[in-house]
Amino acid sequence: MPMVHNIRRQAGLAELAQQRGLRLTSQRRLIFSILESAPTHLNAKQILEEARKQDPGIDQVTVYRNLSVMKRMGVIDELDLLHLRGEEHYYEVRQLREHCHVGCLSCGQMFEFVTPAMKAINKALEKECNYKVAYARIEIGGYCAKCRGKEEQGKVIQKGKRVRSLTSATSRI
Amino acid sequence: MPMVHNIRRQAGLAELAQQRGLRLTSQRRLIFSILESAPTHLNAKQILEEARKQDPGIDQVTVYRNLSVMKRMGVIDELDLLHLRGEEHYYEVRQLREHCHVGCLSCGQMFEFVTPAMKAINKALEKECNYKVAYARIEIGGYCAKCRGKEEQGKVIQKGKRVRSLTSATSRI
DNA sequence: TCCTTATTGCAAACCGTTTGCAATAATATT
DNA sequence: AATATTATTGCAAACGGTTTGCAATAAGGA
Repeated sequence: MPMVHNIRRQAGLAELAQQRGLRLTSQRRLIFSILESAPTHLNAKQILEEARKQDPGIDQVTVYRNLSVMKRMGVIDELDLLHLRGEEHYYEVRQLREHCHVGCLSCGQMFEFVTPAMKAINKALEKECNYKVAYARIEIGGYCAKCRGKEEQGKVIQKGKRVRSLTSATSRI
Repeated sequence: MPMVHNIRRQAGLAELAQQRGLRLTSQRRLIFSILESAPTHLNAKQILEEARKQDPGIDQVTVYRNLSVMKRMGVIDELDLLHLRGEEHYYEVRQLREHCHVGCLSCGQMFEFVTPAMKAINKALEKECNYKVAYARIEIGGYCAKCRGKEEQGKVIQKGKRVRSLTSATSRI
């Protein structure tokens, strides 16, 4: 996972920080740069792990606090990914283009999807309810083509799912 | 909060239960009927509280386990409500009509919104990605007309938000 | 360079949720 | 209707992600 710095975005972080009296610590920069260059959405633990490669002394609480700050600054977004992977939260740098997060309930694979219909929802809401949309979170669960192919007759069971009894509170979704 | 039984839905629960070798215990019925007649989305704690009014001996673990079972049966849906209220999960009986959950980032008020654009997203996804949508969760954060009116010059701060320092990990969103 | 205070790291707490297990009770079987 | 089977319950304890208190540190303005 190469740590490529995105100049424009880093600058944005600095400006925003200054505006609000926030300080640009090495830890804050590091955490942001990890999120920026991450190929997938990461959770706090993963971010910590990655951060420790460059700053072994960094603490998880610093990660949590910075995620919280950036979230409030609107620099990053927090996702649940339909709890397909677990109960933790996942993070991504806020994208210019609104997108949905789609996950396969069978294999757990997630991907992003862009469609104009997303904006249509916001428009409708603003028009019909006089509501000013700040952000929309769309998470969709379904079955990808590959998994539907495999599903010959049996029920599709989520990969890696631990099923002891139907009452066990173990599995997700 | 009157416990009105919805015959059709209860029957549905019974059928579904039987199909899957699940048993219709008094606790399971009770929890379902609470969700059915709830005026808002409830979290596990609230459901337990409500359930104890009719069955003081019921345990929270029973609530959790049943929510998990019903979730897997597709009888109820689990929501995060954008974490506007907290990190817990909220539940609702699965609706026939797909709807979005919209919340005001200022006053925290939540409401449901129905628009054909929602189905358009699913259609696009099925067509463009050969994906079979099982369910979509749309959660939107924004500012209601009332709060936008109040926002004369200052920043809108979420009601009840505890803010000590900008770094405090206390506030939501 | 000094001062103010935002931020950090550590340890411990917190809270929603899950698990192990023996007792109980809902269904299927006889 | 009686019995056998096993899903479900309640209790107590654990779990895991996240948050808090606090003293030490360091960023950014004066």
